[in-house]
Amino acid sequence: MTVHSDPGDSPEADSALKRRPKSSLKGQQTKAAIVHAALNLATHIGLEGLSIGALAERMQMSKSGVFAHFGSREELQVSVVREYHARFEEEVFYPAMKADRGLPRLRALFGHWMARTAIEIDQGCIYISGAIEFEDRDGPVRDALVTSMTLWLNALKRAVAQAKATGELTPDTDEAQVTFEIHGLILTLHYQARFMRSADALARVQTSFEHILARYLSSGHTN
Amino acid sequence: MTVHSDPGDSPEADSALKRRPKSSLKGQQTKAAIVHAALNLATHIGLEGLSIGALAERMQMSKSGVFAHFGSREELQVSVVREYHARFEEEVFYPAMKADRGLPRLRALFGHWMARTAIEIDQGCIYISGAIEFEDRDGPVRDALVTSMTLWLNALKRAVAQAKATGELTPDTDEAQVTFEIHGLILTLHYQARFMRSADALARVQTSFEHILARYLSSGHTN
DNA sequence: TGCAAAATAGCACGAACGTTCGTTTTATTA
DNA sequence: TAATAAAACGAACGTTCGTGCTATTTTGCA
Repeated sequence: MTVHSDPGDSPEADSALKRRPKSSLKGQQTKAAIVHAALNLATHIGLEGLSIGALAERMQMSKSGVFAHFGSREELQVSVVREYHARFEEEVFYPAMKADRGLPRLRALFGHWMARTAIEIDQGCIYISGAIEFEDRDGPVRDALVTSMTLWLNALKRAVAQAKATGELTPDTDEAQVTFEIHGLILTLHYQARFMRSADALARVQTSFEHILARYLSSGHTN
Repeated sequence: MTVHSDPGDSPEADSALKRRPKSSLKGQQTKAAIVHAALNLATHIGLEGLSIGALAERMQMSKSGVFAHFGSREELQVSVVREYHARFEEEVFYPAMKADRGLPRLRALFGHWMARTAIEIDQGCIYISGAIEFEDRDGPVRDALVTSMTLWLNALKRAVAQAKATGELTPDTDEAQVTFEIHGLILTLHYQARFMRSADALARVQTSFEHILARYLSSGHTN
C-alpha cells in the first residue's frame, strides 16, 4: 500500500491534443535529472520562484532544451510536486510503515516527518510553501498539491485510527482531530525553526506531541 | 502599552546617504493610500508578488510616481509589513486588551486572531506568507517580519503569564510552550481553511484551543 | 500672488521572464 | 550502416520587472 495511487508518467498517456514525442531512454534520464534539480531549487525559492532560465543554467542546458521536456512552466511545477511526493513517501512514509501498527507506527510517522522538517534544515517543504503560493489560485499545480497533502494526512489519520484499534488510544479518540493537531505541530515547527530560527522549536514540538498523545492514551499504556 | 515600539516614519530620520524630500501633506496622503492598496494586493499575491507596475495601475498613477514614494521595492515591502502590523494591532490586539487580564484576555486575543485568520477569508496573512517567502533570505523585509511577529508572540505569552498570575492557570504552566501551541493552531487553521478549504477547520481549532487550556486550568476553574 | 519645493509623469535602460521557431546534434532502430 | 525520430541548441519574440533620469505639474508657504 502506498500513500497515493501513482499518477503514472506512462508514455502511452499522451492525448491527441498535444502531440508529444515518445521519449527515448536518454530523454527520460535527463528529464528526471531536470526534475531532480528543479525540486532542489524549488525547496529554496518556492514553486513560483522556479524559473526555466535559472534551471537551465543549473543544468548546463539551453532554456529551450529544458522547456521541451515539459511544454509549459506549469507542467514543470506539477512534475516537481510529484517528485516531492515520491521523495516524501520514500523518506517518511515507507520507513515508518516498518514500525508496528498502532502507537509505534504513529510515533515513527511523526518522527520522520519532524526530522524532515527541522533537521534537514537546508531545504524547505513544498507542501507548506506551495500551500501559501497556491492558496487562492486554481489550476493543476494546486490540484497536485492538495491531492498529495490529502493522501498524506489520510495516511496519518489511518495510523491514529489503528492506534485506537489496538487499544493504545482510548475509544473516544477523534482521529481527525488528532491528525489536525499533529499537522499543526509540524507547521509550527517549520515556522519557528526555519523562519524565526528558534533553537528550541524541536524540543517544544516534541513536548506538544506528548501532550496530544497523553490526552488520548489508555490507562495502562505509559508509552 | 502597544505591541511594538513604533518605528516611526519620522521625517527627520532621513540619513545623509539618500536625500529624501520633506513630504508635504498631499504626499503623505497619497503615500498612505498607496501603502493601503499595496497591503490589499500583498495579502492576495504575497510580498514577493507585489509589483510596482500593478500597484501603479491599481492606483491610477504612473510607475515612477509610485516608485518615488519609496525609493526601492524593498522599502515598499517594509512599509507594507509595518502597515499590516498596525492593522493587526488595531483589529486583534487593542480590542482584546479591553478584556480582563488573565483567561478572558487570552481568549479574546486568540478569538480575534482566529477570526482574522478564518472568517475574513478574502485576504491572507502577511505574517504567514511572508514567513515562507523570506525564510531563507536576509534583509530588511525579513527583519521587519521577524520583529513584528516576535512582538506579537511576546504579547501573547504575556497574556498567558498573566492568566497564570491570576491563578486561572496552574503555576507549572510553561507560557512559552502554550504560546507555541496556540501559534500552531492558527497556522493549521490557515492551512486547512485557506488552502485545503476544509469547512470544519474552525470547529477543530476551537476544540484544540480548549484542549490546550484544559491541560493547564486550575481545578475550580471550569471556564 | 509669486516662488521654491515637492509630487507626479514620461521615457528609457538592461535584465529576466515564458514561449516559439528553425536548425543541428545525438540516439535509436530497421 | 542508413534511415528516422528524439533531444538539444541558439536566437528571437513580446512582456514585465525595478530603477534612473528629466520634464512638468501641483502644492504649500512667505
